Amino acid sequence: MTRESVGLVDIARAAGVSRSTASRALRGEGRVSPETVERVKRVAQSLGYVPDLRASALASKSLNTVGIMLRASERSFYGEIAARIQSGLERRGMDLIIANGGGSDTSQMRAVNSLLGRKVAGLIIASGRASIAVAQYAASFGPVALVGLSSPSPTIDSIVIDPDSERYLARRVLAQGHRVVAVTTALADVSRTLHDRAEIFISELRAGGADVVDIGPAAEGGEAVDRAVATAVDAGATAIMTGDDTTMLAVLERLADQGVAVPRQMSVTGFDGVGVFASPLLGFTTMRQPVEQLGDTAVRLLTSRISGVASQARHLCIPGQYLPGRTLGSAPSH
Amino acid sequence: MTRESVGLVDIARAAGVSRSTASRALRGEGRVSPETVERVKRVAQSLGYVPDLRASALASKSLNTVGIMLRASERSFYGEIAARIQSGLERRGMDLIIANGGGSDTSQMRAVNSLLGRKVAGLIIASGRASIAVAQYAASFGPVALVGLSSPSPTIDSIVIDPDSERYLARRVLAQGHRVVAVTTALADVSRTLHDRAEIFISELRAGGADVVDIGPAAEGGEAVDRAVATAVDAGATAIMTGDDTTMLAVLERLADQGVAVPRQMSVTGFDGVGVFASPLLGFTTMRQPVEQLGDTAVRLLTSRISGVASQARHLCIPGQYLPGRTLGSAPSH
DNA sequence: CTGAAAGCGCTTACAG
DNA sequence: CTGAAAGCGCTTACAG
Repeated sequence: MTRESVGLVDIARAAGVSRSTASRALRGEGRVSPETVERVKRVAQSLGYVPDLRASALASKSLNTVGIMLRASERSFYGEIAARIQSGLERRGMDLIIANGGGSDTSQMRAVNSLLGRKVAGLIIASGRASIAVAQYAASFGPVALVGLSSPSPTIDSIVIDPDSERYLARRVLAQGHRVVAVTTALADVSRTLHDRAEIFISELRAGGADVVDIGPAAEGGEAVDRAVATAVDAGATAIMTGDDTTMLAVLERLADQGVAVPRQMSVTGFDGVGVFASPLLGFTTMRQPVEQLGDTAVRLLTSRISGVASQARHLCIPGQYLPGRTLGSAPSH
Repeated sequence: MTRESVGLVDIARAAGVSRSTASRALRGEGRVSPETVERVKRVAQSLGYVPDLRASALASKSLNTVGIMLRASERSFYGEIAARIQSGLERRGMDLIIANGGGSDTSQMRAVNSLLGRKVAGLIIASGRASIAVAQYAASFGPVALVGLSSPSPTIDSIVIDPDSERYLARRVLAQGHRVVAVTTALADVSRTLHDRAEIFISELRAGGADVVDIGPAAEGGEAVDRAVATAVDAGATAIMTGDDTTMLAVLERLADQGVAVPRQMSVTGFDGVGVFASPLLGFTTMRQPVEQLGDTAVRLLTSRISGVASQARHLCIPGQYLPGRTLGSAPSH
């Protein structure tokens, strides 16, 4: 920051040693006499020395900070993942740099480049909206792990919730007797995660004999939600499956505005089950993503690859947890 | 990352110019012939050159990245603030480094030092738990701005929600006829923000003629919540005022477990009103913090100070927005 | 308009 | 155990 920063030279001079010795003493590295170490550390302490991490990383070619590109830190799903990853890295003595990628390809490229420019040892991408192009670009520079997004490539590690979770949720809807089910969808270019999720819902629902109504990309919010809900109602759907909890809430609000009773007249399901959305009091029917394990696994995948224990790309998945809630009920009998 | 990184030398050689010229061409700085600029940029592009930001910052002594220490990125209040600050800085061409500080003093010091080590131009602290010591330590290195935490010092800028918001909320409770009100509190050492908030609630409630019951630090969750709720019930309170929405939700869940009807038997209020908690469908009675303005103002305060337009410290506050909800009702008439 | 040289704040062989 | 020197990848006066 602005104040005349005290550098290694200053503490070396004050301790009466060379910069080399000061450096070694501070890092407890190489053989330095105990007295010298003690003295140097004391001086550094009293002078309020804060080593320049950029310079030391540059000089040591160290590889101990990783970057994460987040879809949006204000979403609890991503915020939670970031927090988990941060503590996992901390335990391994590594640093984390976070960048919000936003929704568009260009803003994500900017974020990735900012991370790459800091010469991170590896990159974690946590964004359902990340495009294949962005992931592969990043991967051309080094280790990359995708979380919450299945890997588009045989060279990029990924960790996602088990697709059986989506199937299970769809079957719960079927089990309640719903035969006309609306599903929010998404273009693969916009959100591959939401797109794939909807596909699974749809095929499972159809396999169970239900009619499926594609009600479009409600995740954009605003009018998209209004349209989606209107389409579902018009089509005579008795249940709406959304791709994430935020969208579910928007749909529920819209239904309430229209005086549609949930779940008596319309059932609604969400996805993610993180933070508030997991509250049994609120009673949302959703699928809880295993955020803790997703974060931990992402760290494990990435660090193992950074330390050169490379191998073929691993594409892991972890089961979610069904939260029954009260927004899914039996289909109205007419 | 691991692959042999292409550096400025490489692109200089490939373009047939010196590193100086390559550097200037890439940054569009200094007078370089248009043809050279064009050629250098093309080469850089085709070689996938990503400049080392650490090296360039080191060499240019540039001051364009700021750090933010967050309480916890998984909380939507902080996640939202971080996102807002990031976009505000982006607009000014500045970078942001985020570090989660956690709840303890030592972990916050570690986070602050990691930020300081990256030689940020300034620091934003967004944590109700930040201690005066941490803030002042940071301030001894350069510009610091506090968000959501009133400044403990005449030299540190801060931006918080207007304390009138707390008073207003307390008056809404009084207006519903509550005469025995429970308030969750916090030790000033643990969370100055929650402590101060409780103080305001209490003095306003007392001024309005209510009996106040201190039910302790429910923000710690778990058993603390159980104890707090039990204390409130035992004392015959008809309303519980909590310091943040997460705590409010925990209290509501506990009340539901015990079969206490809200708001018929017990009213409950929250604070923050961010994300899901602001949903009218869920109907929480809370005070919405002006997160957007808090974030924008923090950026403004910090950048103005970084650019040397120093002055006396500014302690600003912005009004919140009352969200009526349905968890506050009139006091039971007995 | 362009290049050689010094320097940003560190670390790390290499000699003593 | 300790120091002088080279170097990490850039930028920026200073000369041409």
